[in-house]
Amino acid sequence: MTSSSEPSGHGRSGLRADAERNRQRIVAAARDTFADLGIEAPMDEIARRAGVGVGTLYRRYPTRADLIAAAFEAKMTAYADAAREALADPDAWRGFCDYVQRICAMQAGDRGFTTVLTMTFPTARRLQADRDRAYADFTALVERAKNAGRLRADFATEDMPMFLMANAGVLTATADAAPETWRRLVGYLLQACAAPGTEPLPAPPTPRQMYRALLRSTRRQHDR
Amino acid sequence: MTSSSEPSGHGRSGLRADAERNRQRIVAAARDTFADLGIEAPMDEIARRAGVGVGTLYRRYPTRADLIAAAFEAKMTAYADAAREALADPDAWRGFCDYVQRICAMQAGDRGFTTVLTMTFPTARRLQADRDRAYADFTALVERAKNAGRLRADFATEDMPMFLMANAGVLTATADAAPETWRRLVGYLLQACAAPGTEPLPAPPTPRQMYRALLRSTRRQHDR
DNA sequence: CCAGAAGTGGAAGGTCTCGTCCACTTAACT
DNA sequence: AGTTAAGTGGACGAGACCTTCCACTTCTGG
Repeated sequence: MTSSSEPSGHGRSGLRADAERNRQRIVAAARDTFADLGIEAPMDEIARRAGVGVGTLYRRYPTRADLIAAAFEAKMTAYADAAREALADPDAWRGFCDYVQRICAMQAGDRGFTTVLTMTFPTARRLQADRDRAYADFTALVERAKNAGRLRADFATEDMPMFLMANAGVLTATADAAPETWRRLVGYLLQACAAPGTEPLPAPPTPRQMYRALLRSTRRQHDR
Repeated sequence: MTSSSEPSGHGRSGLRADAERNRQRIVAAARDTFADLGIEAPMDEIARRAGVGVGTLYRRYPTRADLIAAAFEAKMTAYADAAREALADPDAWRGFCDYVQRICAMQAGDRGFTTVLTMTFPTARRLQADRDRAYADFTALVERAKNAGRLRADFATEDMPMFLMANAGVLTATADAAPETWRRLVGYLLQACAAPGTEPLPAPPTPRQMYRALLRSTRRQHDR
């Protein structure tokens, strides 16, 4: 079956040239549409923007999660890179603060990404790999800032996803009417992170709990 | 036609006894359903839980906003009362902190209320009245805590709805897997509110902007 | 230029929710 | 008990979205 005389040879992607072109248009359209409408944007709308039929879209990306993974791959890489870059800052505290602000800013610019960052897709290996990388570097970032005596000792790694969830709430509510509000939230949060922790904080979720929270399905966002 | 001999007389509500009974069952069912599923819960589900037909539900509450107003009237009153009670605390700072925690706890217990608190319904006069009352008392609470030198001077009234939006984000994401997480967020926020403000904060939204943000419609989450 | 594999689009069937409409039931007053 | 206005329920048509399927089109290698 896999004889050497297949008429196929195609490009590296294994797709026919026109199909590969369509695939790229689909991913581009998905990026735009998710950014505008969030990751629950209608598939029809994405197909329309890409100038292809829905059938084509489904053939290439059978599930929404597949499409999301493809659409946010680049951004997730940038997300993971940000932690690495923050570690390069000689000032531990500034590195930490810049990192938090930068990630929150990434959320602010893209409705879809806002959600993707506070969510895990069991199917999307690529995204998960970047997430893991970001996690590892972030842990180092946190340790370093604590050792420098600038980050409160009881800061937990799980606080970062919590911040992102909080930021997501503010962004969802204010995106249209007061799109800069998130900056102020982040300002409060960072100041609260500064050592010394004045008061004890309620316990953070366990890593396992937070993982399960991130796994919550794509279902109708709030409620249901 | 409005002759004195109308067969009607009915109860104070102007409804026939059986109709009034049904109305109450509808409101009760709406409270439960909104708490479980959020304010976008299907009308059919509410009717089913109330044990009435959808027709009956629509006759009494023609729009979702009408039903929401009826369902959350009591809670909104409690919400407004909380500010008044916080003012009764002789300790200005403790009053402030207890208030914020209490309101956030109210959000935590009810998916629908979480949304209602960060949203305004132009149609719902009753809710708006309580919201206004809460606002006035909260303003006093803030002033008092600032004068006591315990609340940072640059705290803005608009920060409270912002906190509620942030809390809503955390609640939405963690409700199932880590339902206590919100407490930690509130812990961070309150510590950041304590005087002296270490650093300047990004500007808060203007009251007008925040008002418009609260007005965002009930529509499909991310508009369209 | 041709044959056939690869790819395409959009119609069609399914699910879900909304909100209306009206033939039927029931409470309330005499 | 009878009359009648008030009230009821749920079937129904509309609309949004999902997902599959297949007759038709297009690319590619020979």
